[in-house]
Amino acid sequence: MSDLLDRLRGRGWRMTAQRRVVAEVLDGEHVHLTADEVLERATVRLPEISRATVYNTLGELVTLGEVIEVATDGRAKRYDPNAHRPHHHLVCSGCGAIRDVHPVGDPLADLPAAERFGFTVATVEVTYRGRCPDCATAA
Amino acid sequence: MSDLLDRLRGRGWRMTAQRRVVAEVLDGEHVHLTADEVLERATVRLPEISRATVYNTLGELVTLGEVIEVATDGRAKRYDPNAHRPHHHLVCSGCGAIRDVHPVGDPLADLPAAERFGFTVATVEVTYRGRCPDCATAA
DNA sequence: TCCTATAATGGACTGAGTCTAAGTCAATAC
DNA sequence: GTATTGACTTAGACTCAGTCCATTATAGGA
Repeated sequence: MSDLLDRLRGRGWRMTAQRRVVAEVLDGEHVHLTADEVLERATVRLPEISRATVYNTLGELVTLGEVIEVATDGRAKRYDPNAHRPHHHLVCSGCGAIRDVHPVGDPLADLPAAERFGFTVATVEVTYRGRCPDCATAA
Repeated sequence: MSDLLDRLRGRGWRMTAQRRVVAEVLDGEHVHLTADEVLERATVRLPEISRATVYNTLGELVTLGEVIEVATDGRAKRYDPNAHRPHHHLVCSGCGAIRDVHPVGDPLADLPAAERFGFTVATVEVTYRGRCPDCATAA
């Protein structure tokens, strides 16, 4: 369960109470939290933690590749701790809920060289949009 | 060139100077402008146009399906007037530039029913990320 | 234990976008 | 052509997510 903390320590991360709490919050619940939700949960364990620290720590985790940032169109970014299993996202346009999905096929291979405009293409994100069962009926 | 205006009129759009200018700005340059860039260009033709009107009008054009909103991760949304030819986007992680691309294959078909979690899936967005020639060398 | 670079704090600040209340005007009816 | 009216526009205040910065605290090595 503290695989994440071990990995971070192994990379020379200076381990502070704040960083530990943020990492634990992400590692503990495998859902997609916003920065504010992370702050909220972190505050329960460490009441004096500041918003800036949460943002800094999330940013570092993203840079280290331990966490993926998921931008959901207007709403706040969400942070996905499941960075080590490649996947894409299914987003509810009603409530913003996110599920991890694993489509077959490789969209990177589907982009012909002629369509790359000289870019060095590094990643693809596939976002499926629709309505979750709750929002579909509520519509 | 005023196909767009005709279509809008045909749908019962009340044609005001502001809406015409916004529609013309989008229709005129087939690039992906931010709301502020649209405002800037619209202001040249109609100095008293307000920010709120630009946002309202862009929102209506999106609702009508004449324009696509492209969220680019932290930066301001961009508006893509090329809504009638299905396509995806290639985004430069350096400068935010966007190109339209047309990958082969249909990612909607690549999402197995078992991975849909009861969602009614409506659309897929594929976003390729990389560095444009300028930003690749500048890095 | 001490030292110092690294991290945390909190509050001000920014940028993008939304909201609101009052004023304006396009399109229809007469 | 004029009156009417509900849709549209305006300016500016407001919100929300996120960043910045000067100051203070502390982890981890010497």
